[in-house]
Amino acid sequence: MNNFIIKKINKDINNGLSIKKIKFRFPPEPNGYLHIGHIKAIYINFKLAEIYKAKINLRFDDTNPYNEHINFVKEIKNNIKWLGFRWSKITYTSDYFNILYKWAKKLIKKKKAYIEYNKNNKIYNLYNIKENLYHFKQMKDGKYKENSYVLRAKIDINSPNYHLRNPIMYRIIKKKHYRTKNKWCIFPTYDWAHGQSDYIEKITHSLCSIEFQNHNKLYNWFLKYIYNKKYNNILPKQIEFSRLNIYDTITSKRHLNILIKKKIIKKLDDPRLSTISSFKKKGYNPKYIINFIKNIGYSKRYNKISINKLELEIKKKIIKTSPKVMVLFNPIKIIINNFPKKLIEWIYIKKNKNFKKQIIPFTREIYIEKNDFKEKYDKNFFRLSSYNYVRLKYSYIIKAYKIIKKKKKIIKIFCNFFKKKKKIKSTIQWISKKYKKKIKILDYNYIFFKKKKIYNKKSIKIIKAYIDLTINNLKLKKIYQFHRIGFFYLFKKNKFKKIIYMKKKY
RNA sequence: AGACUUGUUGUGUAAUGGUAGCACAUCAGAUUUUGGUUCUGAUAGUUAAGGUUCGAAUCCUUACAAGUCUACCA
Repeated sequence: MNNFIIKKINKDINNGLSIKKIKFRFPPEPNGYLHIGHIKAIYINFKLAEIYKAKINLRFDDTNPYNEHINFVKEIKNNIKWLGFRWSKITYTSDYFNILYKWAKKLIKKKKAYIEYNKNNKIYNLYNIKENLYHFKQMKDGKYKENSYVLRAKIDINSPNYHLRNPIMYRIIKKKHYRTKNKWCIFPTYDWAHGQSDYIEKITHSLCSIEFQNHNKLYNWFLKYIYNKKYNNILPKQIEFSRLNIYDTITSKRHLNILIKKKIIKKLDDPRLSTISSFKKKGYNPKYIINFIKNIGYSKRYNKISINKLELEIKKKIIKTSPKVMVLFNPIKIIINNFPKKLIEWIYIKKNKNFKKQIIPFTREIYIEKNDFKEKYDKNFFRLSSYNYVRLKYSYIIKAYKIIKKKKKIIKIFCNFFKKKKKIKSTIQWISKKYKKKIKILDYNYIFFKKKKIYNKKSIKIIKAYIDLTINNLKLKKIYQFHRIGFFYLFKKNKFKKIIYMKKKY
């Protein structure tokens, strides 16, 4: 790994920062599920901790009781473990409410913070230290209503950077916090809490995504006034990297929550989403996701990536490990005329990944996939027709000679089989008529918003399909390769979830 | 509109001021009982203009483009 973040850290080391003091943190707010964008942040933080043999805190940034919940804390912990990362310590911003309150009073005394209040829709500021301290205490003690009083930092009301225009440090929220319960009714804002929490935890490099770059000056401004050499002599640095954007995929908690609110999806582990929980449920291996993140790298440039890249990554790996079975989505009947009527020929398949005892029956009447037959001559079509020889997987070569139609629809095709024939361009899957079994496949696409915030409605469907007799030997929670179709995860008896289709359609 | 940040083949990402490389995609060929996989090869790039320098993707200036912010969210 080589990127601008490592260079910055190495530069700090060259300038005298002890390697032993380097420390990182990953700070999600427990207000939703982590998605693929978060994996980018998780990977860089945990990987850097590994490289520098540094500590890394998992910090729950819980400064707004409105959307936060203990269940999200649990899910986030599970997600990070599932990805294969281990934190040094779990911390909560809410554990620092006391010290943040103390530091806020310090800022008031330094005339760097003041109370703003709203009376009869007019806004007033207080500049007297004693008055400020008094009202700040009243705010804390629950004497005022929400939206009536706030504590602001006194920086520069005319700054061209909006974040420096006397930003809010505390607001009143009269809602039960999942950890501090009703103890606090004033809550620090992100800007006031974040850098200070980094300083408390002795974080040296605070990595975040690019949208916080405008906060960088404010981050440093606060630290300047709370800095205490005896408490901690190293100031943390905020480093921003570009966020991950993926075509036709939702990568923002806000949009995910809209889907829940509008009842478009029921849960945040819906297979159409790119949350870590959905990846887990779909049978993805976390290694492949990490590999994808590794490959896209880190920079400050705006980037937009195709989700295809993740899927190709997965395909190349699982093709080596997933056993093959034959499945038909749209079967069409084939009668092999020169094959004995009552004969059942049992085919033993010896080598098929980790599959044991794979035996399939071949009979006179079989089914193949509808798209694998073409009535008219086409020089670019290599599968079954009256003009082509085609091989049935694990079995004989066949060629069509008669097509039976009913109301212009093909209902069956008569073929002859051949035992030996040289160059065959294509091999197709099939299932014996008497031995086909029904399965259901959950097929889906990533859900995304089109223009005007309309989502793609046809993002999920159930396909009824047929599988050969090997279904009896399949193991739950494993990925199988449907011959020439794609890769599917067996999540319940006779029920599969799509992982990825073979790419080319022909 | 302003402030901040960023501009490297189609996409993503490298290159102490010193040979512009890598991965994926695309195209071609080989292998193949999956039109898949694998293997080999090819195509293609420093946003523009000026400056500093023996030498600039890298430093400076200007223009242009993109992204972020302008919440009592994080």
